[in-house]
Parts: sequence; C-alpha cells; structure tokens
Amino acid sequence: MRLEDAIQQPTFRSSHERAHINIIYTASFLSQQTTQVLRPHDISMQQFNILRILRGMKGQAATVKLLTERMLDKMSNASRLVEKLKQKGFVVRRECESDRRRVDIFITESGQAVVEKATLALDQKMQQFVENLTAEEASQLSHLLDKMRG
Amino acid sequence: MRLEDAIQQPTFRSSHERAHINIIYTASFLSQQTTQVLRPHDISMQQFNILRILRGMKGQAATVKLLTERMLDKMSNASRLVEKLKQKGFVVRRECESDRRRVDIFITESGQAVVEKATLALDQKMQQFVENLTAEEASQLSHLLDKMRG
DNA sequence: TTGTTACAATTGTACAAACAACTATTGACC
DNA sequence: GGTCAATAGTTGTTTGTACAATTGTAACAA
Repeated sequence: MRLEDAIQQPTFRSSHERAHINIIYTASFLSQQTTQVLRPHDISMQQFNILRILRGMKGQAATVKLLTERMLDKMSNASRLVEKLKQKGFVVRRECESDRRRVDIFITESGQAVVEKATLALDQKMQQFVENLTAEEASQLSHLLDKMRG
Repeated sequence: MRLEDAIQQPTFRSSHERAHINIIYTASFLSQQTTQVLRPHDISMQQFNILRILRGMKGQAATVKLLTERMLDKMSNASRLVEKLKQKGFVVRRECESDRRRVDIFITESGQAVVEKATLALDQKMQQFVENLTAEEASQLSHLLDKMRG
C-alpha cells in the first residue's frame, strides 16, 4: 500500500520527506504487528528485545549498561524492564563479584522457552512481509537506511 | 553507520531480518532527533503531527476520527492529544452542528505559528540526513518500504 | 589516605501509549 | 414511533517512556 493512501496525504514536499515519513510509518506498522504477536506470550516488544539479547549472550553475563547499548530503543528504561522480566521469572539478577556497581543478568530456562516460542510466532507473522521483497531488495533497503543515517 | 555497529549485533539470520530491524532502529533514531528539535517548541511529535494535519485542512474542519486515520501512529489517543493542544491554545474545538456526536477541530493562529517554526527547525535538522541520499535513492527507499508493507 | 571524578544502576516524576469500557448521538429497519 | 446496531468521542486503568536526580562503587591523583 502506498504511503499516500495509508495516511491520506496526497503529496510530499520532496522524495526525502516522503522517505522520512515512510520510515516512521513503516516502523509503527511493524511495531503494531509485533506487539500483537507478542501479546499472547505476555511480553512487550522491549522485553522481547532484552530476552533476545540475553539469549545471544550464550551464558555470559549481561549488565544493564550492555542491554541499554544494544537495545533498539535506547531510551527505554532497561533497569525497570529487567525488573518486569524478573517478576515473570524470565531472567535472574546477580550482583557482579568483580565490580559491585554492576548487576549480572541471565536468562532463565523459562525465559529461553518464551523467547523461542515468541520468535517462532514472529517469524511466521513476518513471513508475509518477507515475501514482498526479494533478498536482493531487502539488502538494498538496509543499505539505504544505513546510508541515510550517515 | 552500519546497523551491526549501532546495536552491536554481528550477524542477522537473513537480509529480511536485517531490513526489519533496520527499519525499527532507524525510525527510533529519527524519532529521537525529532523529539529533540521539537522540545524547545513545547510540543511532542504526535502533537506536531496533529498540527500538521490541521494545517493541511486549510480552514476545513477536522474531527477526532479524521486525525486518528491520518496519524502515523494510529494507536495514540487523538482525543487527549487534542485536549493538550487546546490547553496550549494551538487548537479550538467546536461541536459539529450537523452531527452532534462529532467535534470540529481547527488550528489557531498561534498553532499555525508554532507549526511553522517547528517545521523550519525540523527541516534544518533533517537536512543533514537528506544530504546522505540522492533524490533517486530516497525515492527508491520509499518504494521498497511501500512494497514491503504489501 | 582523602578528595575528586567517573561510572553503573536505581528511583522519582511527569507524561504518553495501549486498550477497554463507557456515553451520547445517529441512522436503519420493522 | 420504537428498537437496535453503528458511529464519534471521552474516560479509566495499566503499563511504558523520557529525563533528571540520587545512591553506591570504583579508579586515581595529590
């Protein structure tokens, strides 16, 4: 669907403005799809994001700082998100022995389970969008986004 | 800056996944830039969005329904955003005469002024990203996003 | 040592988003 | 006209976000 139809705006001042708004709109669109998929699993997008990072640590400890740096949305509060995940039993926190300012964070078994189930569900949902682009086009899209950010 | 460096994730499972995450990350990046530019003008991104839509109405009445349909982020609460803008004196609300369920919404003079100043500031900020892409590339980026959404 | 600066994490707060539930009005159908 | 579904908007509640301030710890120089 063309952006113009999606937000009922007939024209843009430039192809750059159109691209800018298109990025914001498309991200919002994808976020909504993702949120819907994750809801039955009882985690928010940002919580899922953290679980994925922890899974990627392969047993090594993560810290709040590390999570903040790697999260897509840098501004969300990793400390409180971790607390939520802990309440749900998906992560554990331990004081770091070598530096007591830090807190080591690990994913639990049930965290692993939920991130895997959610990943499957999300992959399935995203499949429909994957099919709209060839691998070549997807690469090109990424390349243009990287280039735009500078 | 490459996405891999931005979020310190060395690889992705596919070019499609990389594109997906890149869209979310880039939108978050642009949103942060935009929020910063708008802060001195005392409006949020969504409030700015609404003011722009109202400006585009060129004197015609808008309704909450119309705003909701045209907003980039469909989920935000147009009713309360309008209330905020009214408190700041940027919009006025009037009961619609032909259908008393509706509320006609108009931008005020000071709303016009703020949206114009904010637009200028934003254009200036976005100029740096505009320069990273040619007009041709910006068009192509939009095209790929449209295509991906299907 | 002690003072100073840097750092990691948490917490307070104000605000905004997500979603459901609700009220009021309209339009359609019998 | 009366009933009922559809529509437009508002409000309640929970959760999440943005940002500043605070707490506790570490590193290091005088």
